[in-house]
Amino acid sequence: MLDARDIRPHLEGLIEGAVRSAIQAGELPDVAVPSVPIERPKDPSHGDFATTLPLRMARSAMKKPLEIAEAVAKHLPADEAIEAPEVAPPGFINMRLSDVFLQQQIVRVIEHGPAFADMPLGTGKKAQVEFVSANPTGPLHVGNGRGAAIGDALAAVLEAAGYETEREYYVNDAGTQTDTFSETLYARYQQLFGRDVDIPKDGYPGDYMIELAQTLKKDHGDGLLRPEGERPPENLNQIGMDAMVGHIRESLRKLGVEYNVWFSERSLYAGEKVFDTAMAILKENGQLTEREGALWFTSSDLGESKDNVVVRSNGKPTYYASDIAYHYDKFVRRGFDLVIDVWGADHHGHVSRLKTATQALGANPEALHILLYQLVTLKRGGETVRLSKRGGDLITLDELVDEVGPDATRFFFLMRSPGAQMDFDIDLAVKQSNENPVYYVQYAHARLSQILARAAEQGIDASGGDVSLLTQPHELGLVREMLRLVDVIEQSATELEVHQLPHYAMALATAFHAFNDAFRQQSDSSLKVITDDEDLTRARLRLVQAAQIALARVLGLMGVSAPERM
RNA sequence: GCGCCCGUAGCUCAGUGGAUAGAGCGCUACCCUGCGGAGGUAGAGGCCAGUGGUUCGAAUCCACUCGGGCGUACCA
Repeated sequence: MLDARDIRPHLEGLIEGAVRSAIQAGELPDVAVPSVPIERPKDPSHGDFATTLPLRMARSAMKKPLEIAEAVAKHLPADEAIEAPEVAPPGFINMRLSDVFLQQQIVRVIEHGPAFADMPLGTGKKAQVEFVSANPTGPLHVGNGRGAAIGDALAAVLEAAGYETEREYYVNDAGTQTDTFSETLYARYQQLFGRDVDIPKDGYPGDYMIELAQTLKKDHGDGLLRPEGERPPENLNQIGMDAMVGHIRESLRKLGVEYNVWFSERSLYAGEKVFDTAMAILKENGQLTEREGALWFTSSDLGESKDNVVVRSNGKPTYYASDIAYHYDKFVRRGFDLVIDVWGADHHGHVSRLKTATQALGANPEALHILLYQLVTLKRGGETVRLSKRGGDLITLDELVDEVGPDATRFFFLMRSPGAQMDFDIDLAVKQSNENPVYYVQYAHARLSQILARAAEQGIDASGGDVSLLTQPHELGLVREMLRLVDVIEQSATELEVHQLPHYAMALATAFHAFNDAFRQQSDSSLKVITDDEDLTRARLRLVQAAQIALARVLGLMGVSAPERM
């Protein structure tokens, strides 16, 4: 029996074959057959799949779409996976999965386990998702949480699509802001010893810097103090930065996000000096020029609106230059086939020139995907709060996760497409936490688990259950929804759009609730999953097993927990 | 000024050029007291910001207008 993930190519083949048969039979003119579009009709009465091929062929075939549809449908061979096709005006061919096929898929899902809907799209390819990468000059804010949820889910989806995937955090520990950070930290540290010093004008005013200074005092006493007016000790920067990175790492861990690599910007300038290598390539290609005391990348030659400075007149490289070297490292040194940078929309001015630089380095710019998510607006008490790292009124990711919980935080962030600005109403999220969609989905998983637990208590072994006994609409409807995960993974991975996951999870949970409630609606208790009818019980238990696998899988892809009880 | 993102139900948002535009929350009326009620069914609620194109067909593509956000550094 056909596997669910092969159904689309299977249908394409059937239809293409039918078109050719119709042509051979002289019922259609001999024209080129376009690739077969397979759609999922919105209205279930139109079946599980549909093709609009007749509509697209109408012009070249010089025939009415409906006539083409009828000719094609007539030549579709009988197939065990689908029922006889139906033709609908103005020229659709609708196809419905057969009960036998759906029943068999239950067995398939159980056999394959969580990987049942995985797709071999990226087999043998290496992908990297770099996300959050906030400057380690302060705690993560709410917007970073959106990037974390998106990046982590995207990495999971790519893994499901067969890519060997790494999650990476780029630590900006080398720029100007780093110096400002340590100057601020040293000022706060000195203040703890009674010195009358101010933090720098462009410094970081947040209380967390005072706390960080206190930690330093606790760990090092006055060991980091220098005579008044002198520069701070060399290692202060590293100590402070390490502490901040540790803090960020902990915040992300609290959200359930773990990275494979924490990549230091500084490392680009040490050891093998990747930075020098990357710049040498640009220089060889004649794309560097000196002007006004600075070194410029002549990106306007490559279609950019202007040239960009890579090394300032003070000799320090720009952030842009680091990023060029960083992407050289990603593509050339580490050989990723697919590189995804997840950035906040405030970085979008940087997108085009980074792609240009990537191309100039000899890497394939098509392999670089920069996923921008629009900024998060925070609402508290009906008031809109702008997110700003330097502003006093920032709300940290930690605070949000503490209030809302990691599961709801992730689910909520994932529901919105990255391109949409979103309001995060904290009051609402807290107040209605019991009504948050995430609980609806998790509750479905808990119910599934409890049914299986109950069956286990009663010693029922479902392994031999006869799935052909499952013929009711709610039973097969649940199977249909389970199988749709194949589409969701494929599309999420190819379009890099993970916001489909929570929407799908809700639809799957709804299908299960409908299935479960269909039985309790009836006073006849023999219609539950576990009944006196041993055969039917075992068959339904298999369906429950499969549904649990599917639901746990989509929750797992989102990084949301799948509780067995709540 | 120029560039990018976005305008869809009261609110928050989905919607690969296809059939009667959907979900959650909120609202109304029912069902169910369960293998777990954090459940089910039904209903009200829409000039898909506007105008003009392309197409057999547009919420979707193109142009312009209006409204919101962001960017346009020898910051990151």
